[in-house]
Amino acid sequence: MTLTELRYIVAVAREKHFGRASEKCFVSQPTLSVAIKKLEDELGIALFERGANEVRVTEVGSRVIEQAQRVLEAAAAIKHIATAGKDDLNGPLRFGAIYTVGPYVTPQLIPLLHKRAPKMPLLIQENYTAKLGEMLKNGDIDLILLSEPFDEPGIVTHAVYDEPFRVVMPAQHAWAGKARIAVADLCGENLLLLSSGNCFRDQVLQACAGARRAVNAGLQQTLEGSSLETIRQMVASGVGLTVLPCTAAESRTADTKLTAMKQFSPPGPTRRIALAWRKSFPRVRALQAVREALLACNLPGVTLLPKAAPVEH
Amino acid sequence: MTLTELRYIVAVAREKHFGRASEKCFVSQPTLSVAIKKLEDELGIALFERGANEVRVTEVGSRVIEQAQRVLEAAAAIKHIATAGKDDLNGPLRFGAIYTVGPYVTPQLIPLLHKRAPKMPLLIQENYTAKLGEMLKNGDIDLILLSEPFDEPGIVTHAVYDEPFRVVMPAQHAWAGKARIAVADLCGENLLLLSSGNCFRDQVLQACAGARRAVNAGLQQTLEGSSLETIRQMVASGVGLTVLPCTAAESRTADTKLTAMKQFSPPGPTRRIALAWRKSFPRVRALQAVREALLACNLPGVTLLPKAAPVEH
DNA sequence: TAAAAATACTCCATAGGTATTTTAT
DNA sequence: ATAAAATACCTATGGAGTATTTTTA
Repeated sequence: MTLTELRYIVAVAREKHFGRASEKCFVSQPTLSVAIKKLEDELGIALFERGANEVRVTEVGSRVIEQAQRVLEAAAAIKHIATAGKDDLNGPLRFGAIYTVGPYVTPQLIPLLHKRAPKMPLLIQENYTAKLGEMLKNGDIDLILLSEPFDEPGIVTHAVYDEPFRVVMPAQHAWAGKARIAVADLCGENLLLLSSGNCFRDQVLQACAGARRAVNAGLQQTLEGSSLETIRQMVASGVGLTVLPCTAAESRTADTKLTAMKQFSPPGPTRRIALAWRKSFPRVRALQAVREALLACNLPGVTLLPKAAPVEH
Repeated sequence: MTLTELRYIVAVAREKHFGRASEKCFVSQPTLSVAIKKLEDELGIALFERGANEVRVTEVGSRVIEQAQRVLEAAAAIKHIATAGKDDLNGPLRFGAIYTVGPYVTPQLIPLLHKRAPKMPLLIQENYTAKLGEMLKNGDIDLILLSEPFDEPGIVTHAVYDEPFRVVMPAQHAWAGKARIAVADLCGENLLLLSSGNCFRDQVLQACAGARRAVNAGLQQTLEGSSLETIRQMVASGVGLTVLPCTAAESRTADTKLTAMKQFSPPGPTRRIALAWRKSFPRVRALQAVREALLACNLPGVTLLPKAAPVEH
């Protein structure tokens, strides 16, 4: 049984005439006759009664043809689905961001992307780099925004912007008068850090390599699993100082009077934020749209990388 | 797009592996790969993301495959319909009988046929020979039971039984003592007849050719469109006498005391009752079953013709 | 290196065409 | 005699095979 044969019997049932039906199907009359005979043989039943001057549909025939129409309709629906699906910017995109990026980017990203791709809702998840990477390879999400490096086989990364780190300290801190902070200065300070598992924690530690007292064991316990916002609150309450990515540091709202923010003396520590997706992911234009929307976000202090090229690993 | 291709994509979606899917489809892996690529090209979308160690279904892909399953289910239903339809004795049979036969045969026919073909309900219509013949050629009914002759092109007739005519008269009629009636005796009598259009009327007239007073014009008017039962009532009320087919004559119930029934002296007039169907009608076993059921009816006075052969015209 | 899908090619089944015959009115 | 479907026969597309290459983890 083929879809073509089903089209033929539906046509004959409609026209009640092999010749006219064959025209409607754009084939010759013998082609139609042979095909229908083949189907009748396969099904083991007569679909039509051939009279000299008229073709009649048999009892079973009418039921078969009715069902054949349903098959053809369902098959046509596939084409419609495919046509709609040709647009990369149609259908949801499952998007993940690491904890230290998501809250400071997605609020701006969503409206900008909605303008570019109104039929592509973002399904957003936040998590650790490791977990997001696993989900990406698993096919549970399509795209992640994270901090480099992220060299995984089968994954493409594409840098979007460089983000400098900032020092955030209590407003009454001794450094309040300073214009810039040197990394080495951090050595003598009580530095508040995220719990382990956050890549940003490791990046800060690496930047401050040699700063002996940077890790305060007691403090780490209390911060387990918590967020940059919690750390900022603690700084405001005078517990110590911290280093934040500038998008987080600049997004101070209520505590502007309790904390002070300082840049590092150049070249200060920096992280590179990139998009990552499976090399095989086919909705290329969807990826482009997200990247463009990200570059259009007005993120304070970052250096956009519009000319960066995607990298396969 | 072919049903085979749809089977392939459903298999790959299930197995998430081209090799295993090809085994399930009993084809080689390249065959499957090529077919799926062809479908993807035709639809203009990627259905699968091919990774080195895993196959993933794309967003559109999952919707296409869901729809493909519906198509395949609908196609499978066609096979089920066909399988059920292979049985000629399955599905309704549209059956017609002329007015002067139907009422005396179908009550017995229905239960006998139901035993032989429980899944074949009879859809019964009664009408004149001409109207039934038209409907038969039109394909509105499948089979008719009528009185010969019925020579129509493309129609097959098959005699079932011969039915002698009977004289029915008021119980107090002068002929009450007679054993048999001669056709010629009818000449002097007031003979009640069906309205024109009934073949039985013509048959009686033909049998009584020469009986001048047989046709009573006034009476005919009042009987226009009425039935043998009406005539029987009139006989019972003493208006005149009539000739009935024996199945009708024998089916007296309430009026046994008001009318008397007599046979003709042999060879009396007779009609041959036959089945008729389109030569192209394919449910041959259904026709057989009806004929067998008819022969099994215990019709009083008729001569069964079990050995008669069907005749094409 | 190993596993999996894609590619190259070959072959044959069959869908489709044209010409003709059969059938039925 | 005419109209319509069936049949015969031919062609070419493409579905399916085997062998091989490419890809990627």
